[in-house]
Amino acid sequence: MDLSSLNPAQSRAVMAVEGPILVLAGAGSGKTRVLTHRIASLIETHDIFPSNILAITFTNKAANEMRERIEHLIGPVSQQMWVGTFHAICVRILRRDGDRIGFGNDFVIYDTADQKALLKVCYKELGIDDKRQPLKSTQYKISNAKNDMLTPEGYEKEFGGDFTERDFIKLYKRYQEKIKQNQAMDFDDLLLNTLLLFKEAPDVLAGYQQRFRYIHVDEYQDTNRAQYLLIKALAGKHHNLFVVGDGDQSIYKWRGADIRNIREFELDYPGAQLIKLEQNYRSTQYILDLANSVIKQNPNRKDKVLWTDRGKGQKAKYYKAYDERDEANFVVRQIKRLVREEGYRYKDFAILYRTNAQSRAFEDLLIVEQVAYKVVGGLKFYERKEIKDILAYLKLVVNPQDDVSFQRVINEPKRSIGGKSIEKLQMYAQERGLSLLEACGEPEAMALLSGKARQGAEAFYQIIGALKAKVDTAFVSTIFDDLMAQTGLITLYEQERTIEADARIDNIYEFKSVIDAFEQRNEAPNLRDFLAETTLRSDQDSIEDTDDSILLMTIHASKGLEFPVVFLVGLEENLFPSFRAADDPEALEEERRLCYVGITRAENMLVISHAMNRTQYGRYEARFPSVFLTEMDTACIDGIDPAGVEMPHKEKPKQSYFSIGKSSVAASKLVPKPMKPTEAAQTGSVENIDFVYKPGAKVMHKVFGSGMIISVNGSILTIAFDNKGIKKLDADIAPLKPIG
DNA sequence: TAATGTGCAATTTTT
DNA sequence: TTGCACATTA
Repeated sequence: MDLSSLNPAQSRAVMAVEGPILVLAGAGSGKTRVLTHRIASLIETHDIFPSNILAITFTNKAANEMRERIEHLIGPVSQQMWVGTFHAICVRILRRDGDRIGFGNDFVIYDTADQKALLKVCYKELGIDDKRQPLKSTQYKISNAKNDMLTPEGYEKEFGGDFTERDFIKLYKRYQEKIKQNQAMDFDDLLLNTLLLFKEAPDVLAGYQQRFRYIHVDEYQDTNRAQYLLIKALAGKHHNLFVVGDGDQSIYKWRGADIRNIREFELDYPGAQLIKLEQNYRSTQYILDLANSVIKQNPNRKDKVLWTDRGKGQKAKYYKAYDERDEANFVVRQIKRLVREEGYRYKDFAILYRTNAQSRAFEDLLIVEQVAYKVVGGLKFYERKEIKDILAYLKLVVNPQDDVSFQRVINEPKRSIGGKSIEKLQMYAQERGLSLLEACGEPEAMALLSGKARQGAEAFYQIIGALKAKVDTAFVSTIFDDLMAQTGLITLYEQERTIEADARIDNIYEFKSVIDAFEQRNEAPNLRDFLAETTLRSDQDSIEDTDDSILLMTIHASKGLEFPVVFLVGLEENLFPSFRAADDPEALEEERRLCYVGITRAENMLVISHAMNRTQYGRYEARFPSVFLTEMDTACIDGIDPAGVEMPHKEKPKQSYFSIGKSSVAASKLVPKPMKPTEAAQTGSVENIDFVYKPGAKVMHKVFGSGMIISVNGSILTIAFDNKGIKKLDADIAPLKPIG
C-alpha cells in the first residue's frame, strides 16, 4: 500500500487498524481519501477479507464514489464489501432476515409523500381534525419517535399520561398498523425495524457482528440516535469502528442528527484513538481564516484550525446590494467578467443561499442574460407527479397490498373513480381483510360500483394483473413500456399540448433512461430492487459537472462539494441566520456551522453579499446585515466597511416596517434604520424614505390602480381610486407605491 | 366527477 | 409572491 501521497495525520489514520478510531476531518482535509486508503490497506496489507468490511455513508453519491475509489485502488475484489447508505444497508439486511420479525421481503418503501397520504387516511378514519393536530407535525413527531427507537407502544408508555398526546398516539398507532398492512416501510422504519430485528433475533445480529469485523462510518456527526444504535450494535463484538466526521459541519439537527454522537465518541468507546485532520487541500488561507473566524464563535466545539500550504490567495469580496435584484445583478456581472477576463468556465461557479426561494432573482436574470445554469433541489425529479404516478403503478405491481399507491393511481388517468367509489371499495376490503387492489378482483365488490367506475376499476385491475404476471421474467424496461401502452399516460399528456405536459413527457422519457441505466448496471435487475434504489435516491446523487452551467443551490445541498468560485449570498438577519434561530442559541450555532460549510466550499475565491431590501412573501422589506458578517475577520475581506455593517438594535422590531416602494437613496448609503411609515409621515424627515403618505399624494395600488390619498389616520389611509372608488387601506400591508 | 375559486402559510430535506 | 389544501360550482 502506497501511503506516500498522504500527510502524517492521514497516514496515522490509515494505519490505525484495530479498535475504535475517531477521525475529526475538517472541511476539505481529504477524509474520503483517508477512508478509501484505509479500507484498501485493510485488504491489501492486513489481509482482511473484503466481505468483513462495512462502509456506511449518508448519500448514494458518497457510497458510489467510495466504492469506485476503492476499486480503483485494489480492483474488483472490493465488490465483496458492503458499501452503502444507512438506509440501503438496512434494506439489504431486512430483505435477508426481516422474516424473523414478520416482514416479507417484497416490502416497498414509502417516501414522505406516501407517508403523508397514508397519514391522511388515518386522520380520516380516526376523525381527527388536522387543524388541531397538524399533519406536518404528526409526520415530524413520528419520525422523531422512530429515530429515538420509540414504537407506538413505547411512546404510549412514556407519554401516554399526557392527554395532549392522545390524538398523536392514536395516529401513530394507526399509521404503524396500516403501513405494516400495506407491506411498506418508511425511511425511518428501515432503521427502526433493523434495530428491532437485532433485538428480537440476537443470532441474526451475531451473524452480522461476526461478518462486519471492520466498520466505517462517514459523516458521523450527522447520525441520529437510531443510526448510532445500529452502529453500536454492529460494532458490539469486534469494536473495530472507524468513524469520520466534523462537528463543525453538523447541519442536520432538525433531521434528528445528534451532535453528541461525535462529541462523546470517546466516552462511548473507551480507548478510542483521536486523529485530527487539519490540513486543508481545497481552499486558500484567506478563505480558511475567514471560515475559522466565524466557526470559533461557537462554544463547546472541539478546537480545530484549518490551514493550507496553498498560499494566502485572495481576500473574499464583499458586496452590499440595494435589493435582491441588485444582488443578482452584481453576481451575474462578476461571473461574466471572470469568464471573460480570467478564463473561468461557468461550471466553476456556485451561488449558495439559505432558502430555495432565493434562487428566483438569480434565475430571472440568468434567463435574460442567457447564461446556462442549473438549480439543485427544489422539486425533485422523483417527486414530480408523473414520476410518482409511474412509481406507484410499479409498486403496486410488486406489492398488491399497497393501498397508498392504489389510491394514488386508481384514477390516474381518469377512470371516473372518485371519493365515493373508493369509499365503497374500502368498506368492502376492510370487512374481508383485503387490499383495495384485491377488492377490484372480486365481482361482488365491483357490483357495488356504478357503471363507469366499475369499468374503470376492472380495467385497472387487468392492467396491474397483466404486469404482475410478467414481473419475474420480463425486464423492468419491458414492464415500463407495457405500463405506458396500457395506461396511455404518455399519449394523454401528448394530447394536452401544453408546456407543462411536454415537460412531463420529457421527464417520463428521462425516467425510462434511469431504468435502462439500472439494467445495465445490474447483473440480475429486478423491479423490486429498482424501486428501492429509486426511492432511496436523492437529487444530490445526480449532480453532474458535465455541462458548463452555473450551479445554484442551498448551502445544505452544497455540503461535500467544492467550487473554484463561491458566491455566498443573502447574509441577512432573519434569512441567514434564519428567523427561526432568533431566540434559540443552539439553532444559531447550527446556522453558524452552515455558514462555515458555505465558506469552506470555495477553492480560490469567495464572494459574500447581502441586500438592504428584499422582497419576501410579496412584501418589500428593509433588511439588516447578518450577525455572521460582524463575526468575520475583516482582514480576510476586501471591500467590507465594518462601520457599514450596522447591527440590529437589541429590541429590534419583529418585522420590518418598510412597505413603501423603492427609495431613491443610493445603494451605498448606510443600512436603513427601521421606521414605521406612519412615523415617517409624522416626522417627514427620514432620508431613506423619499415618499411620505399625506393627503393629496398620488399612489399606485397593485389591484386598484392609481388614486389619491384623501386622509391619513395612523397607518390607515383613505384613498380615492380613479376607477375603484374610495377605500381604506393599511399602509403597512397594502401593496402601495407612490407615483409622481 | 371534474373544474374552478379562495384562504392561508411560508427554512434547510443526506434517506 | 407562490403553492397548497379545501370548498364550491358546473
